[in-house]
Amino acid sequence: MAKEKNYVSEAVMRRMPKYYRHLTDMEKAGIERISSKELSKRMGLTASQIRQDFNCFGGFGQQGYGYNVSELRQEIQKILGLHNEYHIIIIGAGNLGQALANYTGFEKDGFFVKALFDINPRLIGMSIRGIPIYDIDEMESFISENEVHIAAICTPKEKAQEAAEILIQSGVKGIWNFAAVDIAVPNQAIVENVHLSDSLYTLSFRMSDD
Amino acid sequence: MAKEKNYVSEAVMRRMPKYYRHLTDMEKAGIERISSKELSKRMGLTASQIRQDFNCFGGFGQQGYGYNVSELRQEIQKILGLHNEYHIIIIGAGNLGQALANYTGFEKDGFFVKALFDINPRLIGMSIRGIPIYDIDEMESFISENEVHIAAICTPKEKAQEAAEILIQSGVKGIWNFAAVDIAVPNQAIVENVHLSDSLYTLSFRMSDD
DNA sequence: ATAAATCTGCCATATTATTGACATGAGAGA
DNA sequence: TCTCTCATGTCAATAATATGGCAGATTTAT
Repeated sequence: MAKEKNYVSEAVMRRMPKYYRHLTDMEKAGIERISSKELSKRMGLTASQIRQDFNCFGGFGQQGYGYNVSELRQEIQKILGLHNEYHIIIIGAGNLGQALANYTGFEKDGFFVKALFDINPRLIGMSIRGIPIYDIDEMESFISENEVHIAAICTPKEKAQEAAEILIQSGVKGIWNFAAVDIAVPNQAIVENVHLSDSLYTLSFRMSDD
Repeated sequence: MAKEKNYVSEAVMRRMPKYYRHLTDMEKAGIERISSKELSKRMGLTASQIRQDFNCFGGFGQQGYGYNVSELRQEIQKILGLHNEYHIIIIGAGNLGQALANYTGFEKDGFFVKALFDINPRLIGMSIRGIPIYDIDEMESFISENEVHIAAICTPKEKAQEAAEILIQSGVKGIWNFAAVDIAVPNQAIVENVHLSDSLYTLSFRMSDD
């Protein structure tokens, strides 16, 4: 039923995770069906937009009925690629790196942290939830010997670009960047930035904006 | 020179922190002036867009010269409200809450963490970098006795909405939400979401999208 | 069984954002 | 001083995104 995925606009893509999140919650709450109108109230979007968003991937709904929650959730799960299993390594075992490694919430969606890497000799050899912290020098060989899909960069910003280059050269396709810099990468790789400072600045802006 | 700030589009607002970040880096690197063209190369935007963005706030540049880096940085700093000092409390002293408390990088922009709150008796009474962890029951009285501008919600998602309501009722204006839910708040309050799962899903989507 | 109400998928329209073009003014060099 | 070059601010054109409306399919009520 679903059309071949060709082009999906940036705007639509950014909303898909949100749909997935809400649908997962609804399914857990035992809700079986939902109309675009109800969903729009719940999510603060227009019903029209929701219908159009889903239509990028082919129609999942039924006239007069609406959408089946768990079916729709499954479709979006597939669209997001969450039916796959991803292996993650974390570069930088500082505050943030450790917090990510400790967090188990992503495992239900198939994301598993396999190792951390750091330069600090006091951290190397330790482990978090059984996940080992290795010397950063071992990163390349680890990647070549283990399947690594995603690397989370949690280094100071000065080291982030260099780390990314090594990672991509070693064959890692996805970079989840937490360092406060915009990383430049070749086309085959994909960077998703989480700029905490940007979001804090935005908050500040909106708080002072009136 | 700068026009009165009236309406700034979402899109422009989201780019401002990025400008600030790059300008700060440039200033630190000793760069004195920059043209929109050069900046566009550096940031991956078009020169036209950059000029138009800055013009939302009044012209900061000079024909034939370009923009003075440190002057422009200062203007954007003011626009973002980063000339103020903000007091932050963190709700939930788990992995992420602790990581935020340990991170000192926001202090240079005037953001100071004053306290953490948790329900876990093993954490209550401890401190992080000298920042105390209190019982969540003391949150309201703490807010009334201390000036608190921003609360970072780092609780499990089930508790996030409730926490937000208490916070806003107590007079906190800004919510920096790290829980994986969309928090509903009255108009006077401002919520900035950091949905790590959304960003990871987006990465997954783009990695499987070809 | 039939009528009324519901709700999707799609298309046409409206709104918003980005890009391109250019007149004008400042700086640099001779 | 004069001319050439550079680069802004602004406006118009284009592109992207969101909204509104409706035909037709499906469910629900009678």
